[in-house]
Amino acid sequence: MPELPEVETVRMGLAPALEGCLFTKVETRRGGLRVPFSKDFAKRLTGRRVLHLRRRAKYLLADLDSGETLVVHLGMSGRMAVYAGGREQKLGQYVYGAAPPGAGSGKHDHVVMETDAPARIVFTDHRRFGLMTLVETVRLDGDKLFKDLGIEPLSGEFDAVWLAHALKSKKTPIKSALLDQRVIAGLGNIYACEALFRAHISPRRSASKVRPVSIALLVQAIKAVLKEAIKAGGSSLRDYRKADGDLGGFQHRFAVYSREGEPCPGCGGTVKRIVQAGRSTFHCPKCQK
DNA sequence: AAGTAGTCCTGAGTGC
DNA sequence: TGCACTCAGGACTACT
Repeated sequence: MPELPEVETVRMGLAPALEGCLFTKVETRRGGLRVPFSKDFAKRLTGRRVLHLRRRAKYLLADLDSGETLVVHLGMSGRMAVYAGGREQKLGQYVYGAAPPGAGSGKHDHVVMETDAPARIVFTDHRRFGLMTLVETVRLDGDKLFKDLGIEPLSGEFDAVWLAHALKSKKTPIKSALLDQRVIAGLGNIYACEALFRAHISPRRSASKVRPVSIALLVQAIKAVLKEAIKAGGSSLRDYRKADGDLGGFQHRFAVYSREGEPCPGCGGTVKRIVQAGRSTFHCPKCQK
């Protein structure tokens, strides 16, 4: 799925098309994403204006003038495409093309939203691990989707002291701890692997046994890799696209992720793949101790 | 309590 | 060309 950098890239792409705009028409095409649409979902969105588009962890949050927030999670394969009504139109830094015939009527197009910009926004998710729901804005933090989420890794509060404290009692491998959204919210498989490589930490090392000096390196590595990925427009593997349909570019800069058998950019050794908690981990056993 | 399999779903890639 | 099999960026649930 889109991890934090991909969601942030989509947010930046969508913001100019959504903020201040009013939903004139909303259609849901298939009932079942991860959470079924409530039956009045489309009705509660229609006629509402988007005040602000923000991100929490891997969730996109569109605050509406009705006091509700549209919550979007892209799952593993979710995509938000923007088509600006009928003609090419510059919205902020993004140029969106006209909607091609049939845009929004694809097999896996689940939600089609028209705005008064005018623009058409299509939520596509062939694996249906994504989610779209409405939550009362004031109750968002206490909602079950959000109440256990951990720290934002790009926030100022996320530092070595914080992380050392969070990992102190965790015996799970550091790689698994980094994927735990209750610890750090927004980190996923790609950037957990890349950050551990940059910090020279073995993914197998018990989280509580990572030394303070390494924890400081890890915090720096997480922040750096996320920032670089956002700057590159995220990573495109199979499904991910930016809101304007372009590919992200960070996948060309992976040091270890998806590079099993290839040379390690640090020592020239071989990148290995192991499985931890059912997920692939890529690492260099020589560089990462 | 904490950690780890299994599960949801579909498509892409690989090997025979 | 086609079939069988494996794997995928996430996260919830039910086990141990």
